[in-house]
Amino acid sequence: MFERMNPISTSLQHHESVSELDAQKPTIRSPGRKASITQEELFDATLNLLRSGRSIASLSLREIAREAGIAPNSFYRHFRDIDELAIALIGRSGQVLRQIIRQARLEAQKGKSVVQSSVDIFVHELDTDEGNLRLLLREGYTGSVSYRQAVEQQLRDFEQELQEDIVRLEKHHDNTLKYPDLVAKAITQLVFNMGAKVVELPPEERQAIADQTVIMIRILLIGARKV
Amino acid sequence: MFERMNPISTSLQHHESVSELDAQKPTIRSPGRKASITQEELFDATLNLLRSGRSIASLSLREIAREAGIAPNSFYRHFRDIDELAIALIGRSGQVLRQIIRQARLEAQKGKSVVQSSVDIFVHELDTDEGNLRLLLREGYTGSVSYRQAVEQQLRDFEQELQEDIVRLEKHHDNTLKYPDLVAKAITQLVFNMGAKVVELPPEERQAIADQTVIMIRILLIGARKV
DNA sequence: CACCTGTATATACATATGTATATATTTAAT
DNA sequence: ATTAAATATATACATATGTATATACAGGTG
Repeated sequence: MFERMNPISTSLQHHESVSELDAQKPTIRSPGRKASITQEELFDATLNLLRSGRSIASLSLREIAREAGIAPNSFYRHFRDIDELAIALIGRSGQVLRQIIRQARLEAQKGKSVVQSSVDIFVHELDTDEGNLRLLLREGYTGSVSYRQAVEQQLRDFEQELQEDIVRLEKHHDNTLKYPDLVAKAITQLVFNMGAKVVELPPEERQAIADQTVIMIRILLIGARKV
Repeated sequence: MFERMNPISTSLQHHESVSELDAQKPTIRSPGRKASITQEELFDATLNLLRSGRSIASLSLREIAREAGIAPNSFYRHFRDIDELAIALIGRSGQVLRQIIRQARLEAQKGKSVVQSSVDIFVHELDTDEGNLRLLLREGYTGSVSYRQAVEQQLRDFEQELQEDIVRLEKHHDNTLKYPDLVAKAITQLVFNMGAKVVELPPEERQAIADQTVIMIRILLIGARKV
């Protein structure tokens, strides 16, 4: 009845069972009619609502259903809970963001430094972001225990990829870096914090914040070489 | 009726009109009876509810009143809104935290470095923290526009004090530090992120995270000297 | 075709919420 | 003690919510 806010969720942690961005399963259910609404549409509706600056905890099932254009009860055909939807959505958002960063790395080798261009692309992608970053940031601090665990998992994945990247790059320039794990962790925190600030800002003010973050990261890297 | 989630609040930014921690004004109202419930009790009730991991957006007026042991309507004698309460609370929390850090600096000069002992005390204070840090962290990313502005103001104040500290310390050791503003900003972000993680953790796991943060800060400082 | 089955909707109910209004209670000044 | 003001509560209402139950719909199978 009113248990939406209960941190102890029943939804059991099926995090990342899908193999990264295959996402929407073909929805094979032999008999019966094809669902006229898909999980993806529910995701979109939810992200839509979150875009105006609200947290998942403040969304109601009826509201999401309304936004998605379905009857409240239809929600249950897809998720047991808002909690269940939220956790699935967090997983999806993490995948999307890592995909963005991978793209950033690929496009990095033209003029600008890797750091510079990664941050730039990250910021640029926020324009087209449907709220994924916001979701990760918000629910990492706000949500129920299970939300937070889900977000932490995504951040760990992000850190992991970043660390491998840093180590490879430094080796390539014949530098050695102490505490690569901590450096990756710190950079992740700084970048996500920046992202959080930047999504709420008008595009013309974004670059300034991004540049600040680039400098912070540079300072970190220099420090980690000399420490 | 249902407008709690509307980001555009009417409450108009009276941030920090009080002179830092004088807080409970003597409540001078000539005739009539003394309030049998104080704002402070409403603050406490709210922090109590937030302690279990929820965001302000998920609290209802009736819930806060229930927790405080008053009738729902009595709430209005103290605040127009939950928004108004929240913003006042955010201001108070910022003050409390800066107070903690000042205390930390005073007790710093025994053995351990300033960084080390500041972080340690910060972490230690989280035990007795009534949810102030959590509030600042959560609502900095979650809340309405006005919450976020209120939180940002608190973080700016924090950064400011930190920057002055850093500059003074470095001068004292005959170092020069570039980008002191960015360093202060980065440290603030790292420390608050750590705080957020640590409050949700059992005390025995806290020290490890705190130590990591100390190293991150050291790396930053070293980098900022050499950059 | 009819039939079954999975899905979407409609209706309904108990319970929650914000708040308007009326009433009671407490205190300070007279 | 009387009074008046400030505060607290009680009651009530319109509206929100989650969800149980019943019903209508669509599309593949026989």
